[in-house]
Amino acid sequence: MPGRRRMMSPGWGGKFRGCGYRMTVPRQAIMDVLSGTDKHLSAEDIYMKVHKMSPDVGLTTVYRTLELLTQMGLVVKFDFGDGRARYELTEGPKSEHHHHLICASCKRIIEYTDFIDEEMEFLKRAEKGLSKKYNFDIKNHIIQFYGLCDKCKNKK
Amino acid sequence: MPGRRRMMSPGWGGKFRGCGYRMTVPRQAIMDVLSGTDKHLSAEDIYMKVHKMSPDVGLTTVYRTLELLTQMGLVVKFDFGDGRARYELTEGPKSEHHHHLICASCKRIIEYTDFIDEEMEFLKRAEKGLSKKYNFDIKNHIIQFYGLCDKCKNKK
DNA sequence: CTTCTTATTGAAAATGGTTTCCATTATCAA
DNA sequence: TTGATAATGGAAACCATTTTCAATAAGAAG
Repeated sequence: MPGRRRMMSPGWGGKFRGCGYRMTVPRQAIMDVLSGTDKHLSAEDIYMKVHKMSPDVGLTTVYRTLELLTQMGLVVKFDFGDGRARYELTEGPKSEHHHHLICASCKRIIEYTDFIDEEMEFLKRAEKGLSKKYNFDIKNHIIQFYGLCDKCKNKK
Repeated sequence: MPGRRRMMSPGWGGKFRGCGYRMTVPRQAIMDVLSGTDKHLSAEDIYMKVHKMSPDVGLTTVYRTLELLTQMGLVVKFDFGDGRARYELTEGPKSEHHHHLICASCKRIIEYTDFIDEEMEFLKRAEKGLSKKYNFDIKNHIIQFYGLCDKCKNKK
């Protein structure tokens, strides 16, 4: 096959290199895990999943890579109040746009995808306006509702 | 002045007692600090301010009280990604409804109060719908935009 | 006002997610 | 292939937050 020079993963390598970073085995593995799930995973979750395919990747690297991805805007970091952060790929093919309801008492988390249309409309305008006014390059957003879930509000 | 029996602070005591908790000196001091600022404070910030008036209140109690207040829905707990949580009274007279822009690179935080009207409209509908659908008693919400601030987006 | 139950507190120690250090390794431009 | 240096992993350090526990104080009852 002449003329075909390593047309590998059209994937993430370019994204990394485009930002001045290198593509490495650990980073590829982490991207694979992130794009292979539709759940919000903790660093440890990701570490364990990565470990199955690439046992040499360390937890430290997972943390470093997640921080990098967050800065690049490819990943969103969530805090649900249980002491460990969760991470989600922004543009996952599987990941439907969603947000979270968090029970302030038992910390239960409900993912919802409702009202996204109305939300989109509001967000579009807000993002446009805010990025202009504050000269901010907005890449992601988080919306979280706090309250009491059905179980917690009916007890005590 | 007969007939007047200690008509003290019409304040927070009732709120606490109404939830089955006691009103104490530390709790009163913490409420005073929270209602006396319009900034988002860390636990340590609050501890130090409380300490000026009530030197006996310990940091542990500050944490405990903040957790309590968060569960009661009187306080919102924020995570701006710098490793320490911030707390804000929900219904402060001073506190204008606002949200935050967070620079994913330098962690700078911009508070904005724009687009609140449109937001309110969206939130009103979302909260009503979500609380019904998921049988959730929604007390607060958080909206955060992540991206790069003007300084960070123009450098490497 | 005194008593009693028990929620609350403070200090110190423990916890545990996340970061830092640093010597070694691997990426990729030349 | 080579070389500059970005990236890595393991151990140790960090440090905000939580837990433990004996002492204290709130508030209902008498």
